[in-house]
Amino acid sequence: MATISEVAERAGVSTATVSRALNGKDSVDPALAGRVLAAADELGYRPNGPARNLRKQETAVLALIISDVENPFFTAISRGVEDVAHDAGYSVVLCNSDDDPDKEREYVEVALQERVAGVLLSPAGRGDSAEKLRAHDTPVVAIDRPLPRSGGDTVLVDTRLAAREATLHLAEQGYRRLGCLTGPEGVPTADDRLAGYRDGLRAAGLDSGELVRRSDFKATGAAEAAHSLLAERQPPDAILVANNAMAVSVLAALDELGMRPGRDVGVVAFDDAPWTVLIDPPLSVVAQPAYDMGATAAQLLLGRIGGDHTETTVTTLSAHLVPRGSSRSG
Amino acid sequence: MATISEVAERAGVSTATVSRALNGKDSVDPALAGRVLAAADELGYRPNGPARNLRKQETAVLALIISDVENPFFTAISRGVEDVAHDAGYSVVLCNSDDDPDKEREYVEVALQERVAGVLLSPAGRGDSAEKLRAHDTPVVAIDRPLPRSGGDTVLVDTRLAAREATLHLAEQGYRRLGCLTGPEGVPTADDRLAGYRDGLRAAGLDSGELVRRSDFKATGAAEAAHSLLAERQPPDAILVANNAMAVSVLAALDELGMRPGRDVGVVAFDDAPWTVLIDPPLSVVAQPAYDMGATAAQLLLGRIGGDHTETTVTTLSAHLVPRGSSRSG
DNA sequence: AACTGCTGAGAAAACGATTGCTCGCCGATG
DNA sequence: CATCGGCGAGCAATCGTTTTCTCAGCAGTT
Repeated sequence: MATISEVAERAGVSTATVSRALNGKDSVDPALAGRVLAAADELGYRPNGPARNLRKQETAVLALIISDVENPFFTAISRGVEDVAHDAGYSVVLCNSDDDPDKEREYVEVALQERVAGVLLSPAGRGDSAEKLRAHDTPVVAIDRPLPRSGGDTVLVDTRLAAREATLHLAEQGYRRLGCLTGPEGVPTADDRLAGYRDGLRAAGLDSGELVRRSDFKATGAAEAAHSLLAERQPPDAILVANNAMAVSVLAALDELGMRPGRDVGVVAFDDAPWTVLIDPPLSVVAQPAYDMGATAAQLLLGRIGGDHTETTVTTLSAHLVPRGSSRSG
Repeated sequence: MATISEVAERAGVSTATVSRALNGKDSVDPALAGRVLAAADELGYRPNGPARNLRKQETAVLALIISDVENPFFTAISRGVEDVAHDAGYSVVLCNSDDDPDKEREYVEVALQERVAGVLLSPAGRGDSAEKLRAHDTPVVAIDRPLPRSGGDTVLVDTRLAAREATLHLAEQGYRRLGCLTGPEGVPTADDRLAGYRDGLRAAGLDSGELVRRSDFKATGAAEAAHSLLAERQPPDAILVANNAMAVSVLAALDELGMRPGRDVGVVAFDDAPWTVLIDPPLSVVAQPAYDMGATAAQLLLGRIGGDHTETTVTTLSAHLVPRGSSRSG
C-alpha cells in the first residue's frame, strides 16, 4: 500500500504538501494540488489510519457497549447510532456486555486503549465504568440506563411512568390481580419498571401482594419465572412484562396452560415488534423509541467530541402505550 | 494519559524494557519486571492503541459489513462474529450497507484506510469489493452470499436446496398453486431461493406459471408484493417467503383478507424466530444457523489473519425445514 | 535600491509504541 | 590471565502522518 512519501515523490513535492493538498488545508497552489491528487489517484493511495490517529491524537471511532445485540431493542438502538455516526464519518465498534460488569469493564479498557473518540454505554450494574472513561477525558453518553453515580449525558425513556401507565391501563380494563415480570435487580430499567408497576397499583388502589418475579431479560429464564408466577395459589389475572424476549415466554406459558391472553390473563409487554400484531389477540405493548434513542445519544456524543462543554444533559424520550387485544378482557 | 516513557522513568528503566516487560517478551529480570508492572499500575498506564498499531502494522479489529443489523438473521450473525472475535482479543466494527453497493464500497474504503485485520462481508451486489480488499492483502470472508467473482473463503447456507425442500414439502401437503415471494434480483440469496423454489416445482411436477414476486428484503415493500400476489386472477394456495421480515407482511396480508395460514394458504418462510410458535397456526420455517455462520466465518477469518495460506474454502452449513401448522392444510 | 510583508512550500519534529542492534558485565574456559 | 559466550538492558531507528517552523522568492512601498 502506497505511503504519503511515494505520492510526494511521484508528484515531485514534499509530504507536507501532499498532506495539505489531500486535506484541503491552507492554500496550496492549484497546479500542485492537481499533481498531488493525480499522483494519489494513480497510486491508489489511502492515508494510513493508525498513523493519522497517532499523530492527531484522536480517532473517528465510537464504542457502543450494550448488553446484547440480539435483543431487538438494542438492535434498533445500534442502528440509530450507526446511522448518525456514519453520516458524521465515524465508525462504530459493537460490544456485547451481556449485562456482565466484568465484560463491561473489559470493553471500557479496550475503548480506552484504542483511544476511541467516545463511548455510548448502557451500564450493566453499579460499576464505575463511566467515571473511568471520564477520568481519561473520553466523552460518554449513557443510554437506556442512567449512570450509577455522577451525571454524565444520558438518554433515557420515562420507563417508570410508562410502566405506571400500563399498569393503570390494565386496572382500567378490569383486571384486579396484577402481576409483574421484570429483569434482574440492579438493572435500572428492570427496577424502574417494577417501581412504575407499584406506582400504578397504588394509583389504582390495588394491592396484589407480591405478584412479582425477576429473571434475566431473556426468554429462557423468563419461561420459568412465568410458570412460577402463574402457578401461584392465587395467580395474577394480568401481567406486566418488562421486555419483549420475556413476553414471548409468557405468551408461550399461557398457551401451554390453555389460557388466552386478554380473556384469561391480561398482558402488556415492553417493546413493540412487527410480530406483535400477528398473534391472536394482538399484544398490547409499551413502544419505546429505540432507534431515536440511539440516534439522539450518538448526536449528543458527537457534540461532546466536537468540544461542547455545556452542562451535561438528561434527555428523556417518552414511551407510549399501544393497547391491543391482549389487555382487553372483553 | 500516561505514556510508556513515563512508566519507564518511574521504574528507572528504558522504554524498551517496559515494552518487553509488559508484553511478557524475552527475558526480563523479574525484579525489573516487577518494578515496571508496579509503575504501570500506579500510573494507570494503557498502551496507546494507534501507536502500537502503527508500529506493528496491524490492528486487532475486524469489519463486519452486512446489509442491516435490524434484520434478526444478521443480528444473530453479528453476535456470532462478536463472540469469537472477542475471545480472540479482536474488536468488531459494524457496518450496515443496506444492500447498497455504494455504501458497501464506502465501508470497504474505510476498512482499508483503518487497516483492519480482516473483513467479513455479505456482498450486496456484483461489486468488486472483495477483490479490492484482497488486492491490498486484507483477508476477506464472504458470509451468507458468495463473492461475485473469484473464490475467497465463503460461509454459506445451502439455501437453494432448502428452498427446494420447502417447496416439495408444500407440494406434499397438498398445495398445488405454489407462489414465491423473494428478494431483489441480483442478491444471491434471493435468486437462490427462487431457483430452489423452481427446482421444487419441477421435482413435484407442478407448474404454477409465474406466481413470483420480488421486493426488498423488508416488511414494507413486501406488503405490496404480497397483496399483488394474492390478487392474482388465480392466486397461489401456498407461498414460499424468502425471509422473516417479508413473512410478517404476508401473514398480515392474509389476515386482512380473512384468510387463514395453512387452511387457506400454506406458508413457509425463511428464518426462524421466537415468535413463530406464538401465532396461530405456528409458522413453518426454514431455520438457518445464523449464529454459527457468524462464528464460523470469524474463525475462518482469524485463521487467515494468523497466516493460514491454504486453499480457500467454501463452508456450506445446512438449513433445515421446521414444518409447523402454517403448511398443513388439514 | 533597500526594506517590509506575504505567500507558499519544504525540512524536520513530533505522536507513542516495538524491535534490531549494540554493548557492558558476568562467569567460565583454555 | 586473557578471551569467549551469553544474558539482559539501553540506544536509536522505525512505522506514516500532521503540523510547526523556517525560509526563499516576489511584490509593493518608500
